[in-house]
Amino acid sequence: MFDLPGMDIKLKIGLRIKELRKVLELSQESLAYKAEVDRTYVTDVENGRRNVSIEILERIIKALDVSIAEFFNSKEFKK
Amino acid sequence: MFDLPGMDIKLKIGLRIKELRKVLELSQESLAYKAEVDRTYVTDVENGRRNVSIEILERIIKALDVSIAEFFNSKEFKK
DNA sequence: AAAACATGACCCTTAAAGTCCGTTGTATTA
DNA sequence: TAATACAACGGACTTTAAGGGTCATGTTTT
Repeated sequence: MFDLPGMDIKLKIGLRIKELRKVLELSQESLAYKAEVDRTYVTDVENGRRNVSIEILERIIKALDVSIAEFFNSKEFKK
Repeated sequence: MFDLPGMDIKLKIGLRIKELRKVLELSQESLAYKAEVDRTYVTDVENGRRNVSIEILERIIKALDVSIAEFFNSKEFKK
């Protein structure tokens, strides 16, 4: 959909999380539960409002059943 | 070198940064300057003592002249 | 041996990450 | 219309990331 090269990293990550979450047909709440983060936190991250730390992001990525490499192996993260 | 599957993400990132920094033959200090972070912060990140936020990590990765996808496209980040 | 340079390891603030309690909006379905 | 599920948003709170200071250590160069 949108993917300007200068797009905010937080937004790119949010969209990627949402994309992968939809594939698994998870709600934000159940993803939050799997990743052991707060329910409202997932909402914020998906909407690009949070500057996530790498440890929290790793938990979310794991909960999405992909590797970190796979997570970032997406058009918006290549240059 | 070492790469246990359960290795700490902070350490993996630190080693990857060091690896790429060596390729460019940069000192920690000049990398810090390029990424606009503190010199001692780069030291800490490389030694796995910092849980970096994605915005700071993005700056460091950019300073290493690789894309985010490339940065994570390394053995230790695949599963 | 002294200087210059690079890295590492503390310690201490403060700005921001992350949590937790709500409420609100919007569909969908009984 | 009410009930359910999900997502968005807000405010207050606690925890920690990020910045910066300083000293120590090692290596290289002069």
